[in-house]
Amino acid sequence: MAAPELPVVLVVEDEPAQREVLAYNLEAEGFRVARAENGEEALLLIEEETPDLIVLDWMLPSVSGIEVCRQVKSKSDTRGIPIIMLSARSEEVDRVRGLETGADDYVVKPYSIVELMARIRAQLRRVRPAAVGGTLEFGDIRLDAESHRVYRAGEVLKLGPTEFRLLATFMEKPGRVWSREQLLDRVWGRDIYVDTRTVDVHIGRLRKALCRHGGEDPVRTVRGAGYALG
Amino acid sequence: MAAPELPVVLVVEDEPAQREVLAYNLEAEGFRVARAENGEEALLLIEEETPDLIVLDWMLPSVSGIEVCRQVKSKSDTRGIPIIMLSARSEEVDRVRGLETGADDYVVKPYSIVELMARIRAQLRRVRPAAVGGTLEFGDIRLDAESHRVYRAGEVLKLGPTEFRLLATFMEKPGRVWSREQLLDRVWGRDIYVDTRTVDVHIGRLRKALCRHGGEDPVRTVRGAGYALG
DNA sequence: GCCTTTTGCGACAGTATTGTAACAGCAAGG
DNA sequence: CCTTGCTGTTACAATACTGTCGCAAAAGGC
Repeated sequence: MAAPELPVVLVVEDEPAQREVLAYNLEAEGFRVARAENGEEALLLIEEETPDLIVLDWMLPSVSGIEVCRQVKSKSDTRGIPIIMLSARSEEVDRVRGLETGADDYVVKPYSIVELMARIRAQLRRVRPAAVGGTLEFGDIRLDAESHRVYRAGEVLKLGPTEFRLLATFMEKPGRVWSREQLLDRVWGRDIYVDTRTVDVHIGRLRKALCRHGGEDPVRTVRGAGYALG
Repeated sequence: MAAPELPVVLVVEDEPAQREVLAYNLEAEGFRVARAENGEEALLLIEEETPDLIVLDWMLPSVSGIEVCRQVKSKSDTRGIPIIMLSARSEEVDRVRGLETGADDYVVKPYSIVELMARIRAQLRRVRPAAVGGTLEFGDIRLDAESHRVYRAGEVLKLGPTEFRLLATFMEKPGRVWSREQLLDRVWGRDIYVDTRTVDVHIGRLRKALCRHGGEDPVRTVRGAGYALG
């Protein structure tokens, strides 16, 4: 089964070798990696992929890292994306200025890959807790990825594995409408053949589980389109 | 019912393997794909299907990509269709010349499929924002494609699937007058047979839904021509 | 004003979509 | 072997949505 929505890390680095090493390590850690080799490409991918985190080289051809950072942090829909800046030691003079442009962390080259990965996880924990083993919340529902438990208004809910993944998918992006096909992809797996109506049945089971101890039904049916949370 | 509002992407590429890989990915993303293997076929399909976007190989037998591009961009009814040019590195005359012929973007082979998809979405966002999960605004009406919700002055409106697509179509080009036939094509689907008067009924329903909580009727009837927003 | 064409819209029956209970298969663990 | 818990499918009921019709109302044409 394809893991439910891996966090996406955008690596912006013009030096191919460094870019690939970093990408390799990130993928090994279970992240999805988007690559850009200059600022222009980066800005495009940021809009398109809305990565969960950006690793951004300071020095870039054409549009510089600083400029990318400034633009990301000035738009309301991307402001929340953590940025980790990379810079060569010789550019260290500008360290202070780097943080001033809004980068969330700052790592000096040559960096220890382990340390960088740690910082990446630290930033991601803030934004995508489920992806790194944390908890997701929506209204009075709390989903703890590590212990595989779901609470509603204090009570522990009993969910089957499928219902759990279904709910986790919804809670990653509250409000977003998922088609039955998309849910089959994410929750069941990319190349499994199951009837789309099966989704309906599991939605029903999830609803029952969520409301067993009272409370509104938080799952919304969008006729002709699919389902969403909230 | 197959969602008729899916954006159509025309892939013009003579090399079957490349064409199919691209088509596969596009379909996986939820686009409808039209295929052409030479310029002649392309021009025919463009007229017939009026795709929302064209991915166009530079080198093609008989009628070249450049020529197709020129023709598309010189006719007023197709000028708006974004074109993304593909070319092998060996043909890399240069990016500038690619864009000079009127292409909206230019990608060099071998390309990253992810990046190409990103660029495709970026272009589509300009032309069909609702189809790629954006949000549209007109006056005090806001339509969010991702959550499939429509708000007016803060209130959430309840629309049926057809009303939703109708409104999305209007909001993609506020002010544009759509004939009943065009609306049937776009909202209902190309080869559906329904009476044109059905459009009137749905317009009525959309109006009622939009005004339920007060406010002016934003839909304008253009006698003898069709309907428009604003 | 009067006639023609076009549009608005309530009503209704038909159709498509969704909710859900029931059932059978299956794997894990006694 | 039997439980137990979960899953996918099916069938049927409950709904929501759709398309068509018919007539009233409005908009032009002259």
